Amino acid sequence: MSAHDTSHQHPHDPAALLRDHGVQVTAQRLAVMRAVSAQPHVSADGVVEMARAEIGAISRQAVYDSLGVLVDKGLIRRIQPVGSPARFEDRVGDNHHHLVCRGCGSVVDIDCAVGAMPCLTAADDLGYEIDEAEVVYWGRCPECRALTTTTTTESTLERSH
Amino acid sequence: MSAHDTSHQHPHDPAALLRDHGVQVTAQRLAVMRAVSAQPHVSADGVVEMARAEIGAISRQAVYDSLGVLVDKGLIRRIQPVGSPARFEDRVGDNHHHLVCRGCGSVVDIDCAVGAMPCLTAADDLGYEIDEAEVVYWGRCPECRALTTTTTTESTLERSH
DNA sequence: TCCAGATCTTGACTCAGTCCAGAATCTGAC
DNA sequence: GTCAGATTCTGGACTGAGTCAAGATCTGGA
Repeated sequence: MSAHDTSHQHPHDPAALLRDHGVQVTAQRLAVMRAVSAQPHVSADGVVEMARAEIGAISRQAVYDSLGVLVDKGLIRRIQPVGSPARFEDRVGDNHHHLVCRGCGSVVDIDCAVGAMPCLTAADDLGYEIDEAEVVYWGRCPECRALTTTTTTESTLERSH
Repeated sequence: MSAHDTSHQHPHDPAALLRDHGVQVTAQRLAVMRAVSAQPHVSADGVVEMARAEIGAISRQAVYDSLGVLVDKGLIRRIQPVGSPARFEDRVGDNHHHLVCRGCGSVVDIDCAVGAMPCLTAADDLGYEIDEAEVVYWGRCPECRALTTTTTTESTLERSH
């Protein structure tokens, strides 16, 4: 699944990956895995659409169930930036972060400088046992920046008439 | 609202605060502000309950509308850890972070070492204009740690019989 | 080939929000 | 103090994104 993970005998064989993790191999689960690999940060609804396009009928419940099992086994990762439905990606194990566009909602990966969790130290852990520092960068992508700058410029021009 | 903000003539008068921000003063909005001040990281539903206990009838829509206006004006802050409904707090302006318990869902504030946004620099900004690095620490609170350690120990003892 | 247990299908349901028409309230001008 | 207009509130309907559950179907070990 992950390009970094070469410990499995058949790292590129999804069925073998499932068996190695004690998960039954079904057509639905394989279709879900292919959908997540094809489109990083895909939503559950997106997985449904892609799986249906590929294998015909598949229930939403099977997609949700498959995603759940794959996440539980660490084969895929579930993220959920604020204001977004859950999203799934097959890049696992490197604790990378995400950068989300406030305009169009696009999500891109950002390497973690540390790599291991938790990659940041809280000023005061208040007795908590911290196991993860989730970082999400927010901003605007190049396309949305260009759009905003252009419309802002036009708007400013209009006002200055 | 915020203990750090002393620029307003009546920093402790919610009605004055609203007027200073060009927001109409209504009984519903004042009740919402008091609820958020009384219980940091309160959910919208929690605000509804507290406001109803205090001023009697108030619609859910009015609570949602009031929260929205207060967030827009920067008078309160909206956060939403994964798996949680939106939560609101009146501590604004210092870019503090949050620490969430995976067990009970409790949320506590963590000071930001930097203070200003964005407080972290992405390894590669990919042409994005980044304006915030949202950090959420995840772990288990002292109570949940004690509970898990105890049950784990008991469970281990049972197995070793 | 059989069959127990796992998984899928289908539709109902829940939660946490949003939408909207009409009623009520707030505010500032007079 | 009054009142018109703008804003906000009420109450209920609706939505998106998930979860629940009974019965049907499929997987994989024997």
